[in-house]
Amino acid sequence: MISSIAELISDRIGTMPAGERRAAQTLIANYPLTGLKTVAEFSTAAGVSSPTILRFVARLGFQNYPEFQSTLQDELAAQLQSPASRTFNPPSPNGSAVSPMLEATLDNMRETFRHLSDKQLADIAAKLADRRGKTFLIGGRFTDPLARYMAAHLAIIQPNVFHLAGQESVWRDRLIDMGKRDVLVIFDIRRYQDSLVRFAETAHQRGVQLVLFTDQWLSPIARFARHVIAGRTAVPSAWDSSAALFVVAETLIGAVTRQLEADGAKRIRELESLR
Amino acid sequence: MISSIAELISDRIGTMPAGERRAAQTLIANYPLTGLKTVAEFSTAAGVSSPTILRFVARLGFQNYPEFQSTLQDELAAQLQSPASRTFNPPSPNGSAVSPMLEATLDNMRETFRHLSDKQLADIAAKLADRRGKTFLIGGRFTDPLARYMAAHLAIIQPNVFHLAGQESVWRDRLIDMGKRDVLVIFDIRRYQDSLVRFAETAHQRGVQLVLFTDQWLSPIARFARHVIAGRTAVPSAWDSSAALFVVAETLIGAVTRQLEADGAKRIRELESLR
DNA sequence: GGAGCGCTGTATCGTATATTACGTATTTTG
DNA sequence: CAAAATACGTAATATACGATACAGCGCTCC
Repeated sequence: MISSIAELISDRIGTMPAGERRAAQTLIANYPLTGLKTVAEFSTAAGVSSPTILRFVARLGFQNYPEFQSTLQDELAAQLQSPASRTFNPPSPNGSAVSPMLEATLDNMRETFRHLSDKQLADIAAKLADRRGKTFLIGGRFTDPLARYMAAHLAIIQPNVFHLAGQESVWRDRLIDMGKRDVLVIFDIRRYQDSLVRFAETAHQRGVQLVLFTDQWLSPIARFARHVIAGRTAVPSAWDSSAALFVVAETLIGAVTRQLEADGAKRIRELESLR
Repeated sequence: MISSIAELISDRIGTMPAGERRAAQTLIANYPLTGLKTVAEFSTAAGVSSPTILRFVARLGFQNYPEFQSTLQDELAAQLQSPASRTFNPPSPNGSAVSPMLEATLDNMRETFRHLSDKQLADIAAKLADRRGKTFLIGGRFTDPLARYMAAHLAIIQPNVFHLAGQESVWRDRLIDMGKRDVLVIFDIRRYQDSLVRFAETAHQRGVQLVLFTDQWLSPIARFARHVIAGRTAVPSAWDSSAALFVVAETLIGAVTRQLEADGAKRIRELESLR
């Protein structure tokens, strides 16, 4: 059963020609506001002409544009009156395949954060924000993108942030640069990579502080790590999910940024003037 | 400080004549929907004449009715984009600083998937699993790790998956290899990168099918894209969050894998024997 | 490679909408 | 109680909005 225009659109979006599909996508992207504007505004927002918009609403089964708009308004009215209905996802009618995936992921995140105290995060953030040493980041086969993501942000708000990429021999050579004041952030989930474990161990012996992102079964690197973040990874898929770790990473990025702002770092002020 | 029209009204409602007061009360009663309708509808709803409505909005300080309406729409847009603010957060038990970040992220995911039908995801998955063409992936400054993450998985279950890295000139040269049967997956969130837009446009002209991961404000690439995934990115942080897009990516990876399993691809069987 | 079809944009038209002018009713004040 | 000022609605007008006809273009299918 189709109850909202949004559903109606996503139901038929596959059968639409290119122009109308653009209209559909722009409407969905910030639903339902674009639909409440005039045809002209809608059309420029979607990058198509006004007749295309009208053909689009006609395809959805409306006689004219005003009828389409008032339907949207009725929907909006119903939403605004019952806040609860919004929070609650209507259980997907067709027993979909994506819903369990999403639910599992959300559960993973809640679980992950439940076992993660503010103090832990604050400690790690403080360590990462402490600019007396360098920060290195590295990840495994599937998690290296997370290391990159974190490095991309941290490198902006502070100097001396390095992502270790390429072949093992390349980053092994970087060990020379690492010492007691430095931090090494490692991402390692099953199946744990020997090369990473060896690398972590050597770094640990040199006095480098290790921050480990791993799964709930804990990479062997946990033995050497100063801080361990254990994320839930189980989802109904052939692959493990790194989403929980990703969110922790984002949270840390935010915390470090705030920390540096609080420290009044000149770099941050300069950064803000650029934004 | 007066931030919303509702406040503005309740501030001045005392000084209004009877007719305009009725207009004000009608608007407040089911705010802000009545204000989005036409002057005529507004007037009948309030039981007054249209000029009274116009005098009412003029008294609020607006030059004309459309200006009043667009202000209301902007307000509504701000509300709808941050579901967290509406839903009345249960005060987190430990009054933590990470909680708002997590809550916002969870909201973003629910909201993102709410606008994403199974059908859409299935279509994209089918396209990605269709092995008659090649798959290219690329991302922007902060989102390229997502492209890498997806590429790392897809490249295992099927051949001809390429992540485009390095300098712009490098991937521009790869355009030669791209044609009608190929798919280009692009990640682009604010601030949208010109280089990516140009690249997408050229690829589109060559007949390449574009799958775009973007934010709710839609990258300009949406004009050329066959499929658009609009993820919510707003979090209480100095940075935008890509977590919702990350989860969509993982969901897609899972869907493609399942699809290929269903197709009985030899590669998958071999893969499973290796696991 | 050619013919047909479908999609899209430009230009135009009719109409509904916001706006303004004006007259009447109602309240207020001396 | 009278007179003036304010408020409100009716009616006319101009604007801008939605709708439509038509032509050009690309695409698909013989």
